[in-house]
Amino acid sequence: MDKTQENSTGTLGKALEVLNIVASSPVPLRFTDVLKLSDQPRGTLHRQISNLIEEGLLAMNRDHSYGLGLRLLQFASKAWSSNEFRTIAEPHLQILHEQTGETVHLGVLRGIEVIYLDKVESRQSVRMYSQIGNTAPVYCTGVGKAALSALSDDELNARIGLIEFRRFTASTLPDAKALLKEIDHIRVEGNAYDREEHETDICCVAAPIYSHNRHFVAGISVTGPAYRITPEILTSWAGITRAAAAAIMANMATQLSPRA
Amino acid sequence: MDKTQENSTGTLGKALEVLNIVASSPVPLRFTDVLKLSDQPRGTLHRQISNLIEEGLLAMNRDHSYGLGLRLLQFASKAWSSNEFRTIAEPHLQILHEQTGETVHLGVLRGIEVIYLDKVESRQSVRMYSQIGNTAPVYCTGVGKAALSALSDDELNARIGLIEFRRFTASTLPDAKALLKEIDHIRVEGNAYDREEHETDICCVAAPIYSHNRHFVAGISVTGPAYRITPEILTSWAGITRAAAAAIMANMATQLSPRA
DNA sequence: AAATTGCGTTCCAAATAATGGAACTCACAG
DNA sequence: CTGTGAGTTCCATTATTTGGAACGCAATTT
Repeated sequence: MDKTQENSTGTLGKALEVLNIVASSPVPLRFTDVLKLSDQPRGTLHRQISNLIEEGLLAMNRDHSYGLGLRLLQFASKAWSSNEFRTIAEPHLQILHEQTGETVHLGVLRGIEVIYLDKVESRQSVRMYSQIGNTAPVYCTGVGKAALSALSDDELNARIGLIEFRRFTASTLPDAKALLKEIDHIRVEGNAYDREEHETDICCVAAPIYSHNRHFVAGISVTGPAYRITPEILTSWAGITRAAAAAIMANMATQLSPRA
Repeated sequence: MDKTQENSTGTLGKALEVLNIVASSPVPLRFTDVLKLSDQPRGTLHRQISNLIEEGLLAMNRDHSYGLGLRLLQFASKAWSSNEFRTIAEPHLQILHEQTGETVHLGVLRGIEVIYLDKVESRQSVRMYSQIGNTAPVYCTGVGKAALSALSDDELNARIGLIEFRRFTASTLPDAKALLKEIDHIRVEGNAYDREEHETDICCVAAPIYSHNRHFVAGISVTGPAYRITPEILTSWAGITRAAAAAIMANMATQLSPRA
């Protein structure tokens, strides 16, 4: 009776934990590898994996290592194409892209991560799945900081408390204090910036998107290479980025949720 | 003790059944709608849904209808980018696209469906998730028929027995007999064709890809609009499509699975 | 060749989590 | 204000999951 906030989703939660272990590993894991990373006994883990494989969520490679199953793609395809928020935002991303000529991202806040829901770019050089569905830390992305700025102070503090700050580049915000200070700025200005805080040579300007009660917060951003996008250019896009966010929120109010 | 091949994945299977009900519906479902489609009592279903929501696999909209959760995107992103087969095939898709100038698809067989794993096209007009992860019936797609042709007769017959033939266009194969006949052709020729059998004005030429033991079968195809791609042009791509499939299989043999 | 080690797999009594009927709440309609 | 329908909560019963131990099989070591 001490296990600090036990998992309340029972069997499902345990299954997903296994899935997560496989998903999080950069290198394919074999049975014993998963066993070491989970804290489940062998028999149990074996049955869990068998079930996941039978359901198509996990796949066993020929060398007995595991990978994520194709059924996940099937679900995700549906999740993406039927997502109301994304559908509403889509034309606005397109417009913002035409206005700037740079890559536009749409991301939503989930815990202390940003999940990228969509992107629009001209040269489709990078493959799409390489971004959509990807997650990034809140504290070093434009979309993430914009989203945080839309939260109530209570929510904000609760989430920031969970962040483990890691330095990605020289300009990554180092701690909660720096992040809170920046969020104050964002709340006043209405825009968040990422100035090479996550990846060197990548900068962006972002604006928050939120529902009336702020249970749902997201962000939109325009991203480009730092050598081409000077701080001045970035600042000059702040207005249209906010405008895109505002337009999306206006559409949400009319098109989403008859009630609530 | 009569329930015809009971689900053996226990709780997980039940959870995924709920997820599937939500995923399969063209229109958002509310609690009672799901209740009617599942055969679970209210209390049980409610808890299952709660768990799925807590895990991020399901999301509740503000009008109490359900949609698939964003965590699925996260998993799918990983599943896609780390998929060995897709990685191996990718450069060959690219080459085939450059040779033909048309859209190239990669799909794998799962049961009696094809799951599209990747595509390459020039005008990135259609959004990517609109294809990748999508499924289509085996019997009316080039990739599907190519994949079937690689199966052993036993496997083939078992799967064809499960198909419910539905007419999509005037040229959709109407029944198992027609499909088996076509597969005989494909086995001889080495190529499958889809001549507007799934969608009007869309045709393609495909070739099968399979592992040594044929436990894994897939296909690659070149697709284009019928008004531009005459049957002669399509036929002229048969060779390079087979060549691409052969190249992928050669790479699989060397790069995949040290053992087995 | 025999013994050992590591890995994946199977089994079953005990522990635990899921079940499902009934009851409760709230919002809206008659 | 009563009735209906939708969503939610509760808890004794029931069914599933658990996890320790043992098995089979290769590859490696003695």
